[in-house]
Amino acid sequence: MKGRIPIGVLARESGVKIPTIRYYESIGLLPEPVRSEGNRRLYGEKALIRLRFIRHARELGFEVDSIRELLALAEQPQQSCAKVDALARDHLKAISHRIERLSALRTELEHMIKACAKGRIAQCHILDALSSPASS
Amino acid sequence: MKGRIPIGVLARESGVKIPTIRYYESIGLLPEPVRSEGNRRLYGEKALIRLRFIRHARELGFEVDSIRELLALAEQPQQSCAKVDALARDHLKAISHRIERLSALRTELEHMIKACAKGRIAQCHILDALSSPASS
DNA sequence: ACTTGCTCCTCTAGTCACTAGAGATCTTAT
DNA sequence: ATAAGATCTCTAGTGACTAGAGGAGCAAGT
Repeated sequence: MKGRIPIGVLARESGVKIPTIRYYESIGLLPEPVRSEGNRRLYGEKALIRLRFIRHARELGFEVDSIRELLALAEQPQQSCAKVDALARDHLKAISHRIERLSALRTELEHMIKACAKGRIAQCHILDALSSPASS
Repeated sequence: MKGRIPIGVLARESGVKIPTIRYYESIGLLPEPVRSEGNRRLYGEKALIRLRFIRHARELGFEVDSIRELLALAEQPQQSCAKVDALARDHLKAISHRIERLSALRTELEHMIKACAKGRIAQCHILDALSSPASS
């Protein structure tokens, strides 16, 4: 584990843009790395793992604060898993719900396309596909 | 279709906050409603349907511009079939891709929860679970 | 009619999570 | 030694809200 990775490589390897990496550092989500003689950031493998985790978690819909919590918990392996589990379950539920509604929308779009193929404009129900009351 | 719904009721029924409704109006996502004698906004059922759709679509991660297009699709007055078809196909593709990615991420979360069920965070491999390379 | 209290008005400014640009400095390759 | 490219800091802009100030409208009780 040598700590020689410059920010550009880290960005490429992690899929997180350079300014975003610096932004994550500024909000304390990523620890400040060591600097070279010429003041450049130099990262190690750990930062790469962490960044990839952050990126995936963001894509999962975790907010930065949740990610902070997960990272903190991940660094204290002696603790109980209950908190992480609860967090993960919450997001799993939300994501499943999202998939359901997206599927409904997809169905409507497929209907429209099918109708078009037959030369007529479909009665459009895409609004209905997502217009159930506010309960959420 | 009576047009007597004040903004507060609309907010409650749609699950969209009052300032957000006004914001949507300001960016042209929601049409300007009629006003009362005293300059208050008064909405009809159509606005409610539209707002609910917008809310769901936002929750699903659609950007405002995409929503604008979807709404235009829904209201396709007498557009050519080809245009509607193309738009619908574009969105269908985007939505399918989204569903795929969400499903993959759901799987990851399920793994995380399963790992957690068996013990400590040390065995959760949270970081590993979400740290695959940047394929995107 | 008056007051209390709620809703609504506009407008400005703040938030979150980035993202882009300017201008300077460092590093590497020739 | 020099040119090309990567990186530095700093400021400002973006999208999509969100909160607050200060004021006007309206419904109900006295």
